[in-house]
Amino acid sequence: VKETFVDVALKLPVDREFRYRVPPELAGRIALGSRVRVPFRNRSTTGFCVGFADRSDLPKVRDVLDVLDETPLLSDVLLGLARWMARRYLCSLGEALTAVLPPSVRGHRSSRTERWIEAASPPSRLEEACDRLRSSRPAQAEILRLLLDEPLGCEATELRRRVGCSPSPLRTLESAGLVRTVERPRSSRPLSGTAYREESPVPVLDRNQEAALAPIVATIRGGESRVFLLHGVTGSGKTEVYLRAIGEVVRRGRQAIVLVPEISLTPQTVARFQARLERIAVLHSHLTDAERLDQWRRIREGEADVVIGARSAVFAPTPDLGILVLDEEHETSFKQQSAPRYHARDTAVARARLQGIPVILGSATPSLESFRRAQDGEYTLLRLPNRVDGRPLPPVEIYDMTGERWIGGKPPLLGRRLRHLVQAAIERGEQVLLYLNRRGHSTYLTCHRCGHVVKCARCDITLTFHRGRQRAVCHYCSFETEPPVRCPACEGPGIRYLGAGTEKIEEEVQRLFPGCAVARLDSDTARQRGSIESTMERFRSGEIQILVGTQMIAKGLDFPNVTVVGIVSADISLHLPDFRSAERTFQQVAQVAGRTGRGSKGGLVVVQTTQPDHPAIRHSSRHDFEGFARHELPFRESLGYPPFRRLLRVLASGRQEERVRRIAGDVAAELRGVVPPDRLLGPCPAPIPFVDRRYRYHLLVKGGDDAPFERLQATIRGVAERLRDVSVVVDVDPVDTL
DNA sequence: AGCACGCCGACT
DNA sequence: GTCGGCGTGCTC
Repeated sequence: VKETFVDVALKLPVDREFRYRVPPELAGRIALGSRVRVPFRNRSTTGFCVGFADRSDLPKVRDVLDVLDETPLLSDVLLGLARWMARRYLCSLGEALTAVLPPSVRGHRSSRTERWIEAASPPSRLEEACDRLRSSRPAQAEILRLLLDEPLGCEATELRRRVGCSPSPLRTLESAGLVRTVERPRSSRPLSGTAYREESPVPVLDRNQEAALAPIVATIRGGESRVFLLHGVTGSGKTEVYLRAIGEVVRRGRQAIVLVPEISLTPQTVARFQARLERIAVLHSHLTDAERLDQWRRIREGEADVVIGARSAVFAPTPDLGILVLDEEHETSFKQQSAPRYHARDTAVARARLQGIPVILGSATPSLESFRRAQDGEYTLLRLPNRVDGRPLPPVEIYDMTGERWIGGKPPLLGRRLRHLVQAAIERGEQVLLYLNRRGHSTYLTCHRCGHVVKCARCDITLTFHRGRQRAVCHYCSFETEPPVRCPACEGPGIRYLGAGTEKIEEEVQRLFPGCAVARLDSDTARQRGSIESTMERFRSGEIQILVGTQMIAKGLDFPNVTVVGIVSADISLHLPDFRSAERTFQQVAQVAGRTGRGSKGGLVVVQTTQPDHPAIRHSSRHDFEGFARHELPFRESLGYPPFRRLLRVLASGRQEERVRRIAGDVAAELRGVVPPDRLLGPCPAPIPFVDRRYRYHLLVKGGDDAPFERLQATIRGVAERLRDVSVVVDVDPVDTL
């Protein structure tokens, strides 16, 4: 084919590509996946070359202006994956590509080298100088401290940013011969963390792990694509199975990608992989754009055997990928909540199929979507029903809070049973974990006289009182205000602080167990960098006896001295107006319960609830995922919800309610021509109808094999563009419908 | 997404 | 008469 024309995908919500002529001076320099600068309207924009042609039917074809990448950023597989995403998630190819590729470097062709600062003296001398300069030259001391922590050195600009100093202390240190500056090519930046490698012994696999690993290894050897759902209870050694499978792939000179939820992407998780594997690249969310691109290039050059990262690492440009692993596959953070709204799990499966490689989806509480596919034989189910150490799963007690005696007109936060168990545990010198999936102090403020509830000025949401900050905060739009002293409605003086979050639990625990060391871990306390690690460390060392927290304490923690775990209220997630609320509740209880019983002292879990007979709670207390699935699946089937039907959600939002309602109605009217009536729900106000001063209306389309969503794209987009002050979001396979 | 074009109401 | 808001269509 004479490559005189190229098809270019632009980052526009337009479903088609544009064809440009390649001027002679650029001939041969554009490859599939290259970024190109093209004229568009009266401006110029960047797009991706996604195809070649030898002719154009259009009379007016314009010339490509420039090529940004001599070697393309995109492989065939990733381009194919972007095409799959565009079809599946109803976005343009250009939009899909912006998710697949890293954010481009500032000022396109950045310099090839960068300045690094490294130690020029042995650590003992640095240590000594650091102490000596601490009071008189704090900036210099800071720099030395940082270099002691980073034996590989640090890029000059980044170092100044982290220390927060001018270039002058660096100059002084350099002339003192303590540090030196080296010019390094960008590409020789060390892969993160490789310096801290600590070897750890390879454990022997138990019978179940062997049985799970065998078919995975067979698939790797056979070179086929297959999806494995690894259902292993907490502590059953799923990670060891991943490590063995990855080892098998790496030995063949191929690469592996490991996806974990953002909250699990902690130094502990990474260290676990580093202890056993070399050449690991870590893609965390707080890399700068330049760092991310750097990692990207090096992964593409084959310098990493294993890539660990959150959601977007599914697009890592490994040259010869051999396996994909997705841990905690049920986690909703794998779904991106902005365009393109892709699910990393389904995207990983699509990539594995494109590349002809296996993928392992692991979880103690699989999503019903994956479980059903495994039942249907589409995925291969592998079970790890026992813990590796031979210890039983901890007994879980359901504690009915309806029988509790109220104190001062309110139910107690901790019931009698939990109070007693916590007391006994701390007397024995053991540790306690208290979980509540709600941060803040009081979840609503209400007037004692008229019953008015204080709501956000911009949302239809009650404000949560945060005691640490002394502010009333909206958890949806982050609006903050002084907590009112008098009722905003009736001027009454008595504002009551009701509903409990982690802050109130912490306070209550301190009151009930005076003298006991209590700490709290949630996204409020985690704001300061390093505080998660330090709190974890203090808990590990036994300095903290009781740890109160949200989601953050529900994962990965593995401390043998934790003998009591309390789920303060399992009711919160149970009452969310979403069809997955039971599934969410089951997952939370099961995950938190897995944090105990890991040592010889055993452990006990107490689940406080007002609905002790609810199936999600009953089954989670028996660690019985399959039992829960057997109960929940017929309910989903009868209502036509996932996993039996796929879901598409159209959410319209805008400042003027009338217009929002109209657009939602127009979309529904158009869809009624294409979709059977029983497959269309709404339009109606969304369960949270007003957020950030915008009204929200939504409608749900239930899909099936006979009604692929792809055909609806043009229909919805046509209506969506009618009123531009109303935004219309199309969410394929939404993780919630709030 | 932007931006130009063209269509109807109320004003210097 | 025209200024301008709003809906529509197009971009190689």
